[in-house]
Amino acid sequence: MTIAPHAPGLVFDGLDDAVEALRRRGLRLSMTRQLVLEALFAAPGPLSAESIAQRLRLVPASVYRNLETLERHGLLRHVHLGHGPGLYTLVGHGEQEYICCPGCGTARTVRPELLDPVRNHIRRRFGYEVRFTHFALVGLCPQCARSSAA
Amino acid sequence: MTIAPHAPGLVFDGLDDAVEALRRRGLRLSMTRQLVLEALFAAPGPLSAESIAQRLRLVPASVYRNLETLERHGLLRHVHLGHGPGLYTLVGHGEQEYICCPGCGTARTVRPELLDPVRNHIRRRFGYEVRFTHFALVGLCPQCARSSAA
DNA sequence: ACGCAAGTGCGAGTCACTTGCAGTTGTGGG
DNA sequence: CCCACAACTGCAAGTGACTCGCACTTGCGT
Repeated sequence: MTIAPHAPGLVFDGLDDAVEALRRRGLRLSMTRQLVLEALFAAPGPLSAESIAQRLRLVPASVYRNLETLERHGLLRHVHLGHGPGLYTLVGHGEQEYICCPGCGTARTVRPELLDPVRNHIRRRFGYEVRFTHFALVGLCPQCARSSAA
Repeated sequence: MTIAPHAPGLVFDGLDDAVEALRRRGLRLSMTRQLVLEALFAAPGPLSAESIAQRLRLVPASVYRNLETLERHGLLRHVHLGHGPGLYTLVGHGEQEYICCPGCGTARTVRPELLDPVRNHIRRRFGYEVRFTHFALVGLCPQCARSSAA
């Protein structure tokens, strides 16, 4: 599992579009592949490989391999919210970035456009096109910041 | 290894100060502890537990335990630049934040004050006190951004 | 200089993948 | 429609980065 460079922005309205894109890239739509895609599409948030394997009764190896190819082809990406397994989401399906609090261990989602000013600042200052879709932002949440200041 | 909440800002000019702080907190200065601290102090950048263990001929378990206690007491912290082991540094000894490029796999350091505008924006907008000392910033560097746009 | 909790090495265990391999199955070509 | 075969699968073993249990050792307050 490597850090995927930002893939050319595929955007899917539904699973059908993803399957279309997949076919065009010469990948097969095996039964497990389809199930993995459906699980990801149906999930309310990002899923770990292990949880997908368990829920679909597949061997983890196969799920990892699927996630890897699908990510390599730009259909998925994975995020790290802290220590613990990577969590996968379809790209273009309810995109989110994340802020995690090391104090209480909670994570909140942020709509990407709300971080555009941050991205612009970093682009101007350092020339980098940053995203918080691979590593979450880490910082004390308001409550934890208050109690640690006390 | 958990994500340390931002520790009360201990600042060390040299190792002696760190040892002082350590003693005040009721921790012993065992031989291995001292060696680990010296290695970290002498290093030009953050070190992995494994590399410290190897260079000092210590068992990894002992190094991990030391790093953990030292981090829990706010003398160290660790950063993740990508996949791969956590990298440890003394806090207050040449503080840096990091930007990593997923395209070419390189990382550059950033002086923390240069990211203050970003921190201020996020504090105002979301109330979080973010740091890029646990997870690096991830984004395409100027060269990789150019070549991926082509 | 002694007692004993903190710390140590060693070995085994865990978690999150990753790889090798032999068998199975989508898919384009006939 | 069927066949060839590369893509894909399950299973099992391997790897990297820690984490833990245990018996032995050692820093340090008294």
